[in-house]
Amino acid sequence: MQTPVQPLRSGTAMAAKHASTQNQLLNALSAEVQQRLFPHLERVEMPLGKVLYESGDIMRYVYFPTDCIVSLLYVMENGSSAEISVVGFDGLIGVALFMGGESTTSRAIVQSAGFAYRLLGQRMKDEFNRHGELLHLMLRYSQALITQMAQTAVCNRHHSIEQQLCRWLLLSLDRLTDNHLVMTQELIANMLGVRREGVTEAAGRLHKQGVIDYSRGHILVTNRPKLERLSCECYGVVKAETDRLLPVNK
Amino acid sequence: MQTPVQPLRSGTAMAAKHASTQNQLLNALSAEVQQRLFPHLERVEMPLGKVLYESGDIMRYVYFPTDCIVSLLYVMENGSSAEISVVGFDGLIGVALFMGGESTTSRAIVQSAGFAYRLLGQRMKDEFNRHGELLHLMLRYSQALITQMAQTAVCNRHHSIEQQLCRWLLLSLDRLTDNHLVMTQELIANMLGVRREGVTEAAGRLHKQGVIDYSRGHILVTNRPKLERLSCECYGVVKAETDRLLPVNK
DNA sequence: GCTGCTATGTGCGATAGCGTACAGAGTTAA
DNA sequence: TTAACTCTGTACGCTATCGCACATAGCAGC
Repeated sequence: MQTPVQPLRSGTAMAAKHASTQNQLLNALSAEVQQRLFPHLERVEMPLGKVLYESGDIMRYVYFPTDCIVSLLYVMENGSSAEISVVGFDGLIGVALFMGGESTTSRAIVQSAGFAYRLLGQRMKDEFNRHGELLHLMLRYSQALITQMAQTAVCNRHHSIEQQLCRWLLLSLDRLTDNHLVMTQELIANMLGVRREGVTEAAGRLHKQGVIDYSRGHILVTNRPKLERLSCECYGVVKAETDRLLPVNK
Repeated sequence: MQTPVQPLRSGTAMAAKHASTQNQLLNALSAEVQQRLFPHLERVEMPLGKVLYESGDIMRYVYFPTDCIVSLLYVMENGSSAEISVVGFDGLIGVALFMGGESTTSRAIVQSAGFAYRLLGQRMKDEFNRHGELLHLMLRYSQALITQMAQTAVCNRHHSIEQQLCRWLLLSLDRLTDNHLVMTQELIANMLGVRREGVTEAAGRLHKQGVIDYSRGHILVTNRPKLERLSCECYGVVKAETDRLLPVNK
């Protein structure tokens, strides 16, 4: 029924903005800070499903994704879950390390495989104490993250599964170099905190409208402008605020 | 039909922990920082419904509530709204000032009248640049705020109006000196992002179960332990994490 | 006391999403 | 080729919540 999905297509305009193995936060730092920090960065593999930290875990490292996507997921007592925010090459995992809590109530789990740079939390704090530049950047990123969480709360309250699926696809797409996602409907349902069947129906409608193709764990966005029109305002709000707080200028 | 509500009853154990006209964040600062900061604090009245800042407004001041409660509210394009978090004597309004964004996508509105201390944003930044103590405290508070937002997202996704009402009442109660709220069901509905009728029905059930009394804009919690049992896990998660991040030790 | 306003109570049909069950289609392994 | 498994499609009844309409009750001002 579905059109077969071709693996890896050419990059989009947005994705082209970043060097493919780089992280935007790291890129935004001055050469001076980069020189101090980069020797301590360690490139690590991020396989699909890997849990970077569990709720309550003491964090040792912060992770700067390059081509992977990590979800912050809250898992309820009964096992149901809800995604709180998404992080890719635009951000980092582990704000609690410099916020002072050292742990959070959520789980960080790799949603799209790839690589990241990791940095010992202590190294980051050392740099904070010596110079303010890194800290200021981290704070601006934290505010972008807060905006995303707030909008997730709003979206969960007011929008349909289809709208939320559109938002979710767009947020993921922005963090990939092409318009192809490796992701089952079951996993999307876990992220959105809804039934798998609800995602199936919404995806079916999007396919009928010529917005996406998909097949067994692969989703291809074929009409992004239409996807943006079908999404609720939440995607736009998060995107605009993130761009404002963290302009990509390097 | 409802039992008449008596105004202002004696304080609860939790409320007794803080000096009645004080803010916990300000209290937690060392005498040295307090001496530098307090001369710049200005006590201001916070009438019900006052908007401290609108979405996108450049903030000039941060506000440290003493006996008032302020909601961070997101207002959608169509006018619907959803509360993102609640701030009382345990926190401050305006984290975006030191996060670097200078504005947020949400509105800050006084939900329960009282007073607050306000501080010119620049004064706070000056103190940040000179010494780290205030900054570190603000960061811990920011993490608590993030936890509350994340839990709001989860609660919006998974829990019934009645459970959310319980959570909301508990969060408000913790920020007051007694078990009496001045608040219409209409306003609560705006905060929760649901219909007023839904709140009416949930409140009616809580009354039948002997948990609250209410009448025309007044709510009295008569059985707090039961209210906590009827609430979802979200209240407990936020409370535990806030206590962990910001222990009240002064 | 009357009038008008605001807050709350209630009913009813519509709908989105849930829980469950099961069928079919594609993929992998034997 | 066959078998086992995973992913997706579909149906059905159920429930919570919505949108709307309207009734009633408490309070404020005249």
